Amino acid sequence: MATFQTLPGFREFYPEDLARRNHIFRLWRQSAQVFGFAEYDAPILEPLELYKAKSGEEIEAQLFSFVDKGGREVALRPEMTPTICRLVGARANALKRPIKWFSIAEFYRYERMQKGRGRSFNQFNADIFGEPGPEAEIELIALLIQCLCSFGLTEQDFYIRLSDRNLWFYYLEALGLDEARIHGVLGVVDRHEKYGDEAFKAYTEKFGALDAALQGKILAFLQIKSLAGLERTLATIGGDKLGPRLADWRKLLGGLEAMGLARYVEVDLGVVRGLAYYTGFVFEAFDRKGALRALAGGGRYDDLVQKLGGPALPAVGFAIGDMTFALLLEQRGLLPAIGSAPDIYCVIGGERERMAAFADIHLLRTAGYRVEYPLKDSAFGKQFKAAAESQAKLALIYGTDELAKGVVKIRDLTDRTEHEVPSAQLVTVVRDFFST
RNA sequence: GCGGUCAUAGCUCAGUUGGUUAGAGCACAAGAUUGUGAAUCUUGGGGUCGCGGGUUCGAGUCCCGUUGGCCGCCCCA
Repeated sequence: MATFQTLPGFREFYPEDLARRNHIFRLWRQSAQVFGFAEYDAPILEPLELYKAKSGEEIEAQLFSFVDKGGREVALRPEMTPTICRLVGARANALKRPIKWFSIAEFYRYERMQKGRGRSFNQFNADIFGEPGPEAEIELIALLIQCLCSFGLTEQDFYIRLSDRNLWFYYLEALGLDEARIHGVLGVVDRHEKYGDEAFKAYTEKFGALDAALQGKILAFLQIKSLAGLERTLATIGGDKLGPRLADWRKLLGGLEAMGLARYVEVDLGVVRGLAYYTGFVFEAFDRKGALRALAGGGRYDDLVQKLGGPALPAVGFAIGDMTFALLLEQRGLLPAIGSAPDIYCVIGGERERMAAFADIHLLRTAGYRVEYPLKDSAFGKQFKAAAESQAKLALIYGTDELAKGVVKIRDLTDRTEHEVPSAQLVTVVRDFFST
């Protein structure tokens, strides 16, 4: 029957699907506004260069890209970060600090689809620009937690793993590794959770085998799960960068603790995140059961605004994807059936009665009530059934008798009581009903 | 990009060793029912059996290809 089908990985939103999506967007938006973030939006289509400049050519494989009629190489946006960096960079000197912005938008990646991942998806993005210290991380991680908790999720359902690319860098530097080798080790760390010690293979092929003692230290570092553990390990190392960095950690975790959010956050240096532009703290949210892919991810990217042609401007941000998030809510039974019930359903006897009803329907709708009525004449019994099914609170009955008496019969569909009201007082009576 | 698996009505599924005009439940619509509620009964609309080719007297069923879904890998986060 359907000759045309949706492109692979793309979704269609029938009314009940869109109601669910709107519910999610509404709570995300509410959380961001409570935190004082301002909403922005930007083009879906961007110059291909914007993404090449950021992550190198290999990301092209994942882009929906093409040449437009003007010969420009363009791409559907695969993420928001480069775009917002351009927006903020262009007006950085005029914007009041701190710059706290958020968006809810659709993104496109040409990837193999899997559970929780499609070729088009929505993300909530929140970013803070202009704040180099961990105060920005506190604010963002708090927002992330609020975005998840506003749906009824708790620390039983999800947690945030907090890590730090700087700390890794300083630590490995203090252990005597050069920059290329440090990046190699970070690659190992990224894969270690999944592959175990197999993950060292790639490093060994490139740089030769790691010294056994060194490898032991790296693995031990990976196991650290607390600030106290970090402090213990690093106290023996020294180095002039590690001390201040630990102070940042204390400030960040102390701030979250003071907000009452410490129970959501775990130190976990196994997170390094692949995206090339992260420079400091990085964090990811996961469901506790570990059944789903990451719910959200983010981190600091202090160099990106400048790399994209703006001024030097520190930045932190995170994104929540809608697909995995919706799966989690569904699994926890936290997606309420979102009704779209009318306030009032009109039961109409015939054509003359219909005209009388139309006048009231218009008045009531103007007054802000959602009013439904059958488009075609049908039996009263059927109309009452329809009224009940619609889950309206009130039925207004327009029959021959009522019309003759100049009244409307109001039926409370909840307790099945009814009474007559003079037409002229209808709006007032309805208003009284709904205001109590 | 690789591998596994699946595809019959809007949804969930049945369909015999290959055999007449492909069925059921749910949903939708009409009627019983033009003055009162989630019920019941009756009836109806809805299918290129994902698509294309092959084998056969005959294919929803067997074979090949293809498209799409799901799962895993790769990749990515």
